[in-house]
Amino acid sequence: MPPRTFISSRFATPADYILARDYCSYGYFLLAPNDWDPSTAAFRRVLSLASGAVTVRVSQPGANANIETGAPLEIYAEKKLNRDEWTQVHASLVRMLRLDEDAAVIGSFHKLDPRWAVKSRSSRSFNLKRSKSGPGRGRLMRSPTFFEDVIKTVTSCNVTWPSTVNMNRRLCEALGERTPTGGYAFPTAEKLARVNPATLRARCGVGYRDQRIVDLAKLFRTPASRGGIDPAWYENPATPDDEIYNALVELPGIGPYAAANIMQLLGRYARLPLDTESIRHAKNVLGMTGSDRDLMKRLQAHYAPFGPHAFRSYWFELWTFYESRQGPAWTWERETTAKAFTAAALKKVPMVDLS
DNA sequence: GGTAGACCTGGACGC
DNA sequence: GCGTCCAGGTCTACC
Repeated sequence: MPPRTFISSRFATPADYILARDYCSYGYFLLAPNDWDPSTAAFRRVLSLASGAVTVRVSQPGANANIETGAPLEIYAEKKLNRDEWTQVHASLVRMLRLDEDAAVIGSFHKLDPRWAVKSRSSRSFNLKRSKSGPGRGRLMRSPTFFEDVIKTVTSCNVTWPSTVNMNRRLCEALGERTPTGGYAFPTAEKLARVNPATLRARCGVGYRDQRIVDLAKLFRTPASRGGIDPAWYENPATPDDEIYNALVELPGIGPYAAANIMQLLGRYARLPLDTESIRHAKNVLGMTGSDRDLMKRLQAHYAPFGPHAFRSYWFELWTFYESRQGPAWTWERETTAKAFTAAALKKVPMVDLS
């Protein structure tokens, strides 16, 4: 029997918003404590509020594939929340779903790269007719906090995707606050800063990342005046890109790839987090040849015309390729899909024609 | 500034 | 079922 729930007032969404498409737009939607249910096109997750952890379920009744967009979200919580708590839930969802991203900025992206605008030719060529692709994709899912985005990025470095899935599940189960109905939150910086690295390694399978994760958590608990991390400085649009990048690569466990990835999670899309997947994409999809170093340079040049939207152009190409192999992302199951994204599986994919 | 090797986990493969 | 190989980005030592 499902737990008793309370419905909130509905949350408005931007006119172009489709939950199934825009929530399932980045791999983190498959990582705990995020829990997407393809059968109902809704997701559950435990949010850490000031008063404690609470499970919410988010759906978008009325949104129709390729037809109706911008329907309001319906939010259910497992317990009754007061106004302040609902405000915190709303703020978390706005960040996760990028509901506050300026439509004009997304419009400027579509002007630079019309492939992702309404009824684009490329959308059809990728056989997305059955997907909830809808008019103009541009928003990318992320975490409710900057801290979670940073730790998730560290767990995705130098590891295959199934291991990243396991690490995040075990982090939540071992160290996340538990709700009365058995859900787990993502561990807070306070919690991770107090964990012994050896314990983290043994219980969560994070390997050599143990010390780096604990050090990062401690930095999030340290005031900026004493050399700690100030999330507001990173989230501030007025902070220059170069300053953020230079600060990120100084952090433990954060190199060029992780820094560029965290920057796109901050809504700064000019830099490309290039990795071995990028090399595969360059060869299999873009038809490029040459050494890995050459391909990295050619990829940078290839996406340079998209300027401040370079990552979006790159990512939607990559994501659409994945959907061409596995079906629309909103149909993916977390556990069964994970193995489809191993390097071995993707290497078996033949050359793809993007024209 | 560039490069080689270590770091750790889990999937793939051979026996 | 077991052992071995390999993929993956960051860090450090070294040239």
